[in-house]
Amino acid sequence: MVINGWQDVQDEVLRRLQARIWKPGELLPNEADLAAEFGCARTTVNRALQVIADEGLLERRRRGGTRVLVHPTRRATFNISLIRREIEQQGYAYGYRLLSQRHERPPAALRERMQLQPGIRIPHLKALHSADGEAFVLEDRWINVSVVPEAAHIDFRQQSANQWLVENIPFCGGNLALSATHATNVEADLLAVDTGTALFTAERHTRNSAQVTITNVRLLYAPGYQMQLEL
Amino acid sequence: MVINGWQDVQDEVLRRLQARIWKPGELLPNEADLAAEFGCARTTVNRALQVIADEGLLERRRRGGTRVLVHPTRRATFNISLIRREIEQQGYAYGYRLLSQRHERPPAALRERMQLQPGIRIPHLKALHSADGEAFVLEDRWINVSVVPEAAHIDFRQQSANQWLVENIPFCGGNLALSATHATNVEADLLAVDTGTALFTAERHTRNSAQVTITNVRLLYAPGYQMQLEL
DNA sequence: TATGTAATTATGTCCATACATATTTACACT
DNA sequence: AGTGTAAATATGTATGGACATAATTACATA
Repeated sequence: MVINGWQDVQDEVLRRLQARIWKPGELLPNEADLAAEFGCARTTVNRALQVIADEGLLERRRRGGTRVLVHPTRRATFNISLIRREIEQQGYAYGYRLLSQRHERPPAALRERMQLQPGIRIPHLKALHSADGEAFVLEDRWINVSVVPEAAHIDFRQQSANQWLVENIPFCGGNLALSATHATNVEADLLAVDTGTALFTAERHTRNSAQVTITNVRLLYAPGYQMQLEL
Repeated sequence: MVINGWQDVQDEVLRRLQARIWKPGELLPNEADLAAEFGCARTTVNRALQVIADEGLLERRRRGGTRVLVHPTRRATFNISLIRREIEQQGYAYGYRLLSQRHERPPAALRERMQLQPGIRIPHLKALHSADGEAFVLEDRWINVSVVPEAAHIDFRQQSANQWLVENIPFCGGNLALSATHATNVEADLLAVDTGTALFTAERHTRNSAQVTITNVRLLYAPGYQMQLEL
């Protein structure tokens, strides 16, 4: 067992966790002891353990030591890319059509998350993204014009809001809710499917650092779509 | 601008990215220069930049320097927990019922991913998880008995396969495919919904380190279920 | 017994330095 | 022009030492 870098330490620790040498709920030896055993510096052990803890397998607390988690809550990650890229990466021709662009009153719940005055009208867009001419995803988006004033005057016929926002709004947090919904008459028509068809649906809130919702988008994917996550 | 730890460096770099002081596609100053500017050690800058690069905002290459990514592909993370915990965390009473447990021939595609001989029979389970007595999710699982021989003789009436596997099989990689499907007659009956109802569906492959599929599970969630991801 | 304080301990992180490694650039040679 | 080799350069990472910080434990005091 020759340890060269922190990756080797990581591998060895993972091996011991797999082999149940350190069992769920148990405490690991402290970093100094492990460093002595592995013949490396404590910082090297520290790095390895921190990474493993980030992965969600260990719990580390000052003075409390490092403990093997009983329920290793695995984390799946999904890479969010532009719809355009997603389509083009699969080798299809990307198509985009703006269906409507109006200033409207947002639903109360959304208005609240955007911290807007009652009665205010904000940009509300509907658009269709297609792959090789086939409807791919229907986009229904609201944009908080008080956070992104420029958006009020942009013509989204040429450039999709999706792309414009990614390129012009600095990254920030948010959340994504996935579900299955039935296509309404209108939606079914636009996606060229039967009314009531099961549609994979993603609703995304994007917030700025002050936790104000910048944009809210609901994406209805055409049947057959699968979202792939790695874990 | 006083820099104290690597988090401060991270914050300052993020600020500059937000403020477009370093624009997409551009090269950042090298670590040594930044360290000099911030009045800290290069290792501190290194740590901050590595974290940001991990987040997917920067691209770092040896000798090539650190570049601002043009399409910052944001990453959404989903914490996978036991179904039992997911239900109990929402304050419901967890219920579990094994519907069937048989040894059957897996579909060809699955047999291949499990690297099994043709004709072999492996455990195939169906079970229903419920929340406060209401059907919550329908589980349909295959277990690769050549990787997990113990599984052949376990009685999954008491302990769900979900829980048994988590507790007995060391963590590993895999993937998760999310989609929307229509409930078949049988599924609709078990979930107490109408045939054809849109169901949020998760299909998960769990692999060991040798990339052999250990278990494959298809989860059909009752209507109304939403999967929440943070980004 | 209850409570406040100090000692202890394990992790968190900084620093300066050194060397490793990947990549590009420069340059000499053909 | 093409090719191979050496120099330069930015990141990757190990090290030992130091101090910070959180949390537990032990102990003294009321």
